[in-house]
Amino acid sequence: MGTPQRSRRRDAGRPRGQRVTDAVLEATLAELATAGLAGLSVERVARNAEVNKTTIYRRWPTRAALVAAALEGIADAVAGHAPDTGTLRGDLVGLLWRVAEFVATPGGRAVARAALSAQAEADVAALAARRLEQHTSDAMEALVTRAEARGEWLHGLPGERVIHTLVGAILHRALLEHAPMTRDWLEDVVDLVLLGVVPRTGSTG
Amino acid sequence: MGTPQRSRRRDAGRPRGQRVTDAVLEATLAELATAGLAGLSVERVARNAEVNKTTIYRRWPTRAALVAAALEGIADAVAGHAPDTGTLRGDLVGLLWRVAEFVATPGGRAVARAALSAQAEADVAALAARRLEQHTSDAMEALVTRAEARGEWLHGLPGERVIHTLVGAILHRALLEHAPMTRDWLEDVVDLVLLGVVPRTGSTG
Amino acid sequence: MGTPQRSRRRDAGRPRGQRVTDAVLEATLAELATAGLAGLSVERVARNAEVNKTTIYRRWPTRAALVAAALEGIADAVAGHAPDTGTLRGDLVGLLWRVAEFVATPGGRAVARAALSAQAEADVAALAARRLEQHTSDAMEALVTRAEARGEWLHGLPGERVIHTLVGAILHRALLEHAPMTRDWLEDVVDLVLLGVVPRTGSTG
Amino acid sequence: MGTPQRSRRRDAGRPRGQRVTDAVLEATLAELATAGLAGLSVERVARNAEVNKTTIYRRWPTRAALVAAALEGIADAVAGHAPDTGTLRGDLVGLLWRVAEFVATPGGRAVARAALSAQAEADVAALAARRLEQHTSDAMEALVTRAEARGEWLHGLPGERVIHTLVGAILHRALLEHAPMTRDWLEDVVDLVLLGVVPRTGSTG
DNA sequence: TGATAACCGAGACGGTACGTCACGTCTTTAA
DNA sequence: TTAAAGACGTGACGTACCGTCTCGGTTATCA
Repeated sequence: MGTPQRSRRRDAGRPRGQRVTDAVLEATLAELATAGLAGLSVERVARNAEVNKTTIYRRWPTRAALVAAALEGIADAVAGHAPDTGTLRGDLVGLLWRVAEFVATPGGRAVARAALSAQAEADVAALAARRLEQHTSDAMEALVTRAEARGEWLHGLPGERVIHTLVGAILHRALLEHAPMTRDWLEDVVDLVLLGVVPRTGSTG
Repeated sequence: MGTPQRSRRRDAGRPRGQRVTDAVLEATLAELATAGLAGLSVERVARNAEVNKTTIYRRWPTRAALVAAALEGIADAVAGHAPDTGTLRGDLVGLLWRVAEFVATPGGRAVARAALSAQAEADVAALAARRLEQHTSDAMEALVTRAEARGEWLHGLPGERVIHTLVGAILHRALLEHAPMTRDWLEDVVDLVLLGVVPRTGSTG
Repeated sequence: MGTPQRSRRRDAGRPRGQRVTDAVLEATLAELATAGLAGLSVERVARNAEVNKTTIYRRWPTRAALVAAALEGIADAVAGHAPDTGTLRGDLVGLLWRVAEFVATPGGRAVARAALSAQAEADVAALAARRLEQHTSDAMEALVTRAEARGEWLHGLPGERVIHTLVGAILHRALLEHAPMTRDWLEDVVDLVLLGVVPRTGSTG
Repeated sequence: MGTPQRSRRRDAGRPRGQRVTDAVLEATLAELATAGLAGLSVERVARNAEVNKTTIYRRWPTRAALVAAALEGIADAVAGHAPDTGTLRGDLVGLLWRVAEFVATPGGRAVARAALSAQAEADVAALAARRLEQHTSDAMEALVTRAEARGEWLHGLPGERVIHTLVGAILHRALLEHAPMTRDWLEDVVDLVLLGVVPRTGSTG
């Protein structure tokens, strides 16, 4: 009783303002879309967010942390479980369309680029990208199970390989070809991977 | 006329040393592999090449030009026409294996990243990447023609779509999964795209 | 009157703790001796005193106020009336020795420096220094009266001029020469000012 | 012959502009007079001199170096040998008047303050002050020799002690009393030290 | 025995300045 | 003309204090 508690209360002190968080993360996303991951300057973010540079450093100690936080919310946009459409094709298109749409937005492109240029493991925005990857994998698992039950899935074929190939195709289109992301294109690619290049002798003429 | 000519001779003055070119481009590649495209500092390149900063700027006015020049030679490594193996599968694996091997090298990874993170069109190393793309497309054309003749190619299927999908898969593996680039994996992916996900009822058991 | 008084009670509420005052002023003195007046950081004082920065600002609104408070006590050390030794020389040495000793301590040096570098009138520790000055002047007055009675004081010579000259000599030694402050040195200087540079023809050979 | 010289030529490269030197040192002096040694901000100096902060740091690596350079020229103002006036009194007044005038100027005050608050030996502007001290000592030596020849100098009395005492008096007046520096006052102090406090029995009645 | 009021610790926040690094341009000497 | 060397303006880096501002919890005194 005589000794004062002196315990570090977590909730002590002036609480962090929401305004700062919002303004900074928004400005960060804008910067990412404009100047890219490289070329993102904390100083400029601070200016645009009308927030002090020191304040940013207080909350997000490294540039990586800042970018990760900014992409956090964005990445959640893709989440949300893919519905069962009754066919493998429908399921795949449904799942991938979200990804495709996401990558087509400036923010999404930023995430993708950040992830792809991430130098070291677990760096920068790779975390946000990894979360996206995780979600996609989960959705894929259910999808494969259903497809196998319907006999639409080649026995032993890993779902990962399929989804990685398709996501790769999307990235190629978005970041290399700079071509528009249409539903038609996506369905064509899905068809390609589902049915293959080599003609099916028994089925189509 | 007693006065000397004073014509603008192109070859007048001290000639550009080869030593400088070599040292600079080598140092640039080293930097690319070490620090990545972002994080490449001309100042450091100059120091490592034991060449003056100003000299670099004289020859390659922008960072993009420097990087492009450094990657120039590298990209040619992938070139060289793909031989006719007699099967579509063999042709495709042969063509893609070069790409896969290339992307697996530090220099190749640098090209890939540079291309993917290229902000504006025709920037940075996108040029080098585009050349790679061009070469691949040419090779692909011949390949498709042969395959069609053998009935191995689905009528009307664009070769581009196939190659883009497969290159996308390679990039995904190299830059996102950080997984090793094995021949086995490549063949599996080629098989996937050739035969498709959905089992062939009539043919294989 | 049914309504309660609602008078502002001055003495209500939790009283200011002595612990804080002591710890802060002590830490301030330590800082002054270590880092000097410039270079004194409230933040560091707070850390060393294990007291919150805000608490310091609440009590001493400006840095000047803090320093002044810290030096308050110290300056009193010099006070205490100088005894009558029977000779002008003895009186002067007695009076100045306190000053000399004081200036030789870290705290005293801090006061002196603070006073000398005081930018504006009545700033920083100038107050503390002024108090010291005041005390010295008072002591001097009595001393001069006694000396005049004994015929030891040149008629019309202001005591101030003498004491200022001697204190100046002390400061010069302490702050510029960084030489040790010995009793012998002090007596020599007093002798100098008492007897002068020019030899006395009639008296000593 | 085959190996290039690669010697570091001192004179190579763009020479340092005079404009920068002048503007910076002038602005530094202004800052010193305004804000004092503490409170001198390189950033502000750069702004006022319309010169870049980095440029300042390139030339004067530390704040101390900058201040020292700025005071360099100023300190020379006091230099110049003191003429032989024929009397000890005249010589002393002549020598000290320069010092007094110097300390009375804003720049001189800055030097004095800087020297007095110099924390460590050989720091900041202590160098400039030391040069001043050196000059004064030299001048003093000649003065004492002459005075001794005329029988005006107490045998065995160190010139240093006299000059330090008188300079101490000047500093006291300039920095503590904030009193004006008049010729009359200076002569009175010199008289005090020359003739002493104790009346001369033989001479005055 | 509560209400009331001040004290105090904790931390957020907008500022200013720090000293360093790299940028790309410019100016000068030597080869 | 090329090359080496370096000056210079510019912009950003990440850190340290400044002084002000909310908070929440404590500790006295007074009704």
